[in-house]
Amino acid sequence: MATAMLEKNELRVPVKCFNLPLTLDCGQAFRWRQEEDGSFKGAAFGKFLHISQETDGTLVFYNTSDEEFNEIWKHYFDLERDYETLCEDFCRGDESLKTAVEAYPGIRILNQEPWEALCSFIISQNNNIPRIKGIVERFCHLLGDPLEDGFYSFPTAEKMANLTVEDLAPLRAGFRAKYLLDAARKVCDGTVNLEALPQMDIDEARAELQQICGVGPKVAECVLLYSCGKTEAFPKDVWVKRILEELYPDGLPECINGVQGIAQQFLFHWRRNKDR
DNA sequence: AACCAGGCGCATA
DNA sequence: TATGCGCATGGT
Repeated sequence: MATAMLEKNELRVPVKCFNLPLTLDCGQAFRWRQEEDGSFKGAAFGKFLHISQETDGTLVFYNTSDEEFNEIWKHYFDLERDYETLCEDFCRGDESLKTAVEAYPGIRILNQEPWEALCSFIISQNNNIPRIKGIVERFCHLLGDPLEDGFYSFPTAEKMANLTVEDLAPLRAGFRAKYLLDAARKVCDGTVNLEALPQMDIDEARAELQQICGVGPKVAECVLLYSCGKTEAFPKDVWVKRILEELYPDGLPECINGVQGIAQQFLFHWRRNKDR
């Protein structure tokens, strides 16, 4: 981990193996917006963030205290993990993976809030990225608290638990609205314990999440991978299913054991961008 | 067990 | 400008 230096309201953090736009726009988070100058604005854990990346890779956090960086953003951007070694292992172990990693170096798995990831991936089902972003944005605007620059905090489960599908009509989330409400109610009444997920055995965590109506295997895997540190979670969307058929009909390579989810993100992005 | 609802962005006609 | 396609889940 590189050391952070504070200078003129800018916290500069040298990093390796990190591509900011790729990481924020590869279908794992839906609330980051790119500015004209290439920097990004967004919010997580109730905090607004303005961040950019310099050509040498250094991350620049604007108006961010050391404390906030250490408590929130260091883990959010998965900066404790050694992606250099990880990617070397991928490249050595499998030719297809090597192609994907070399085509899109710097993709990282974010550690989002479980509640936000749960809602985001419920919304993502049977849906495309532009529309997911629109629904999530309207959701935060309708029920979140204002932060800065027109960004809002993610709505809490408590605030939603007593709402009706009619209340959520402005989201235009369609049949997914009732799933969001079921999630909110089960989180509030303790049926589903999100805080316990990271420490749970993965199969136990899968079962915990799938108690929610509208959460099947795909949505559960996404929540576990993108917010609970379960790098072995392996969401299979249409693109990943194609990859499995085309490249790995006899099973996944050994070099990704335990970190299949991270490998999946490289393969997903590579396959999705291949035919165009 | 196969098939459709649900909404909307997108590719193709 | 119109038309059909895709999508994760639950319900029929």
